[in-house]
Amino acid sequence: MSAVESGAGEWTERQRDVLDAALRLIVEGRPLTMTSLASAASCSKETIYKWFGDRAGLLTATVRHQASRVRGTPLPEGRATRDALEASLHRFAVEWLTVLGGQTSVALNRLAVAHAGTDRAADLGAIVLNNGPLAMEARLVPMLEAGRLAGILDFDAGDAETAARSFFGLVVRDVQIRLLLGDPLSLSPAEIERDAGRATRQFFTLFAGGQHRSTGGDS
Amino acid sequence: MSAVESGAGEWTERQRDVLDAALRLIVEGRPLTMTSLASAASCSKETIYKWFGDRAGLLTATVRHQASRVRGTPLPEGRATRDALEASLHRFAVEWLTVLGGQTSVALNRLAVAHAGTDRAADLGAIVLNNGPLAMEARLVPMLEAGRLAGILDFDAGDAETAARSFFGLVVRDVQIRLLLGDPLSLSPAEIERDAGRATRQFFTLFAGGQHRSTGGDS
DNA sequence: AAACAACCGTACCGTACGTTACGGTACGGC
DNA sequence: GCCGTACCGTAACGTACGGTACGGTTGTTT
Repeated sequence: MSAVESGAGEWTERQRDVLDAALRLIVEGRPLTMTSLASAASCSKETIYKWFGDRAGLLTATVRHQASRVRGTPLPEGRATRDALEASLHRFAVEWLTVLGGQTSVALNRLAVAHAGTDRAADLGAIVLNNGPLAMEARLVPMLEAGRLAGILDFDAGDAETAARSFFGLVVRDVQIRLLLGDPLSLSPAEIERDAGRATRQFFTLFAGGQHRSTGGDS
Repeated sequence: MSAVESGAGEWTERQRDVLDAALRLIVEGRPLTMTSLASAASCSKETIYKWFGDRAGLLTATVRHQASRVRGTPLPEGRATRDALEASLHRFAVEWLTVLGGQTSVALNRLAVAHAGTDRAADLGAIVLNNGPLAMEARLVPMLEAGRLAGILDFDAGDAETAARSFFGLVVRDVQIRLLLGDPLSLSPAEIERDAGRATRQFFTLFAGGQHRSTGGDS
């Protein structure tokens, strides 16, 4: 409880080293115990407890630490044209699939999913959620809304979130859950490129302006 | 090692009671320890070990036990018409979202995801995978292929799996991962019905025969 | 009735791990 | 030189839990 407690502040370089070591243990599948972390980071357990309080605090700090550097590349906010929007969506999909397929994402999502079922204290699930699907939506919605206002996309006002979630589905499909369940999925850059292209094309088929009725209606 | 060992066989009614008790513990978020299970199921730990070998065996038996009764409703294999196929896909989507949103599915997927990261012995991930996304695909592909042969759907031969996974994405979107991460998503029957309808309509927009070029090509 | 099997309940063992305590070292301030 | 602070390394404590052993009860067979 020196400089930061649980919220926004940053960590010392040395503290960040320890968090990176914890991350490395998680990603490499080795058990993350206080002893193993102390050994891996060449620090003492007492120090870890002093810095992070307890194991839950350590885990949240680790997840936050990783989340703090996954901010995607800022999207170019130029004049919206069909080609520019398509390129942005494509790049977005590539970036997203690349992140999802990475060892770090898989490991952290596993950790968060596991703890979402048991613990009540450490809200790892909420952290990952906010830096995962919800962050993607938050970045996507303004793009789609701009596309709608420019007449490139066609969906009802206020349905940008729905469209964003459909795009998510077209991009991710069953890839993430299969990876989390241990499916040895490959996801080479070439495949990611191809899948991103397919998803983007499908998205424009669904939501391109002026080609068909809105898909947001009820049955 | 009386009647069954680890593979296909069934369990005694009493044994199934124990597995159900284990399932109940998992679903209700209470810790599943051998002692707690013995207490909850009113049986002795020694009996549990005799029946299921060890904890890993118990978990796999539990997951298998649940998986053995989630077989979806058999799809009507009549003459393929556009309306019949749409109705089948719609029903499929409703069923799938209902299962995914259930406490049991969330709890078991969490368990399997957690173990996919650590254990090497118990392949819970593989079991859930085979009874989850892969089972859905296996049921979906013949339907889509029949639709393609009847001229209702349009995708390249052999791309039924790709189409099925796109359908999966349109139906599930980010719902499953958000649920697994603890997002308090509601998923009322009305919402499921609406989402299934939207996904089915979107799928036909993408893959209806003779309306546009195939979307399966490369860039 | 005796023998046996299946099972329950519980005491017990070994170990892994979170957490704490403590001795030892390096360093800046006075 | 001395004190306080920060840290390392490690021993020690308490607990939870997987796994085992054993006595007691019930039901079945001979």
